[in-house]
Amino acid sequence: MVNMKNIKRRLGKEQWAAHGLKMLGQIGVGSLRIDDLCRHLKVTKGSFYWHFKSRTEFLNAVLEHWKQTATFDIIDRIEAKGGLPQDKILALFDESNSGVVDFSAEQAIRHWAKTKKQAAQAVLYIDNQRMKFLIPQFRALGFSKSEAETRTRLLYSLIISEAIIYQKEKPANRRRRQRQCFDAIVFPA
Amino acid sequence: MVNMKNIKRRLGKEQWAAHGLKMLGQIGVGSLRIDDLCRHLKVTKGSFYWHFKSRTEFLNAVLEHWKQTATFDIIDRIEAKGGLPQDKILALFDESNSGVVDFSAEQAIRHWAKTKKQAAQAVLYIDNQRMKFLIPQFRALGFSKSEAETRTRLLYSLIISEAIIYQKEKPANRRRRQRQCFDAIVFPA
DNA sequence: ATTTGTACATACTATTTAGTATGGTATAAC
DNA sequence: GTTATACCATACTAAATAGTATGTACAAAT
Repeated sequence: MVNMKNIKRRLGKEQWAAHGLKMLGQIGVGSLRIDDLCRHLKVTKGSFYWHFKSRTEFLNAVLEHWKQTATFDIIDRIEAKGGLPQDKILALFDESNSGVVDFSAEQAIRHWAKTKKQAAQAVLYIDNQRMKFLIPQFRALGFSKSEAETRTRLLYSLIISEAIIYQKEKPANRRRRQRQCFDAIVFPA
Repeated sequence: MVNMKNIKRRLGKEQWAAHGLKMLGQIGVGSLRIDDLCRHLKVTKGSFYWHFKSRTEFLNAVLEHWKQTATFDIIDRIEAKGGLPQDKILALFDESNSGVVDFSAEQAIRHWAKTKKQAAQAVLYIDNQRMKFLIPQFRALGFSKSEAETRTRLLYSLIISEAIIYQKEKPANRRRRQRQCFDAIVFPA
């Protein structure tokens, strides 16, 4: 008889990092304990220290995983899809909000950046990458260089805030409110 | 002979909470250790556990201190000063940025809110209080109810983001950029 | 001056946690 | 099937940390 429960899926660095990022968003880097991770992944520290030589090395891997999944992958998807500038802007806005990508780590990582130099550099770099993607879209919509930078900043602030300001709205209301903010930035009267 | 160094200033709950809030903004609630606090305040745990019966009780005091200093006190100052609506809005914007009040804790507390119910309630309440202050200012500027809410949200997102998005700008550039964003929200073309 | 209550120090315990040492098990190559 | 390697378990150590028990210093009131 084939016992499904005996099919143990073994872990790789990738899965460790992904799960680390997920927990990071839930509890923060200061409270991210190795034992907890192991418990969630149903393994022991023997596994952890096989893949990573220290907690610090693991956290660096988590940081890299965040850079890839929360920025590079997203931009790649949007560019591959194509469309009008406003569509791309809206797509980025949506991705940050539709649960496809875990934006809950944004908060934790930005806080982490206050004490960890590598995290600070990563955040600075990622913010620049995202804005470098947005600015040309606004320029293509006819805004001047200065105006495009200002509206990029407004939109980016909105996106970051949506991931940080706690809400008790129903999803429908939330989307409607977001859309109004989006319009005010992208299509000023 | 009078020895200045023997003049020991004894601490009260207030000072403990204030210092706790300061450290909270620097390292986060998960890493806020009692021993570290004592070291910074040049006392020992005997003092800490005199004022607070547990770490949790202390953190609650820190939360209350944040609510008072980062919202109520600010709004009181602005209302006492008076002025036009746009002046009040700008004043709030400035307070959050001029180092008078420690906004570095914003990030830490919002992250804290993800795991601690009391922190989540406090953040929700404070966000509402701040927006309740802002919305009437926009209404006084002639915006419709819906428009006022949208622009309040945009401005508030901007303020929160400024406290969270790491910057490497010179203060002069920063102020100029902020002013452009402010104008785009408050005085749409 | 004695008392009283506030504020703090010192020394301890129990628990948690990062990291290590070592042995075991699954899986693919040969 | 034997072997090599990747992956994981178990059992430990050392350090950090929340909390306690108890004694002490100082200030104000009586």
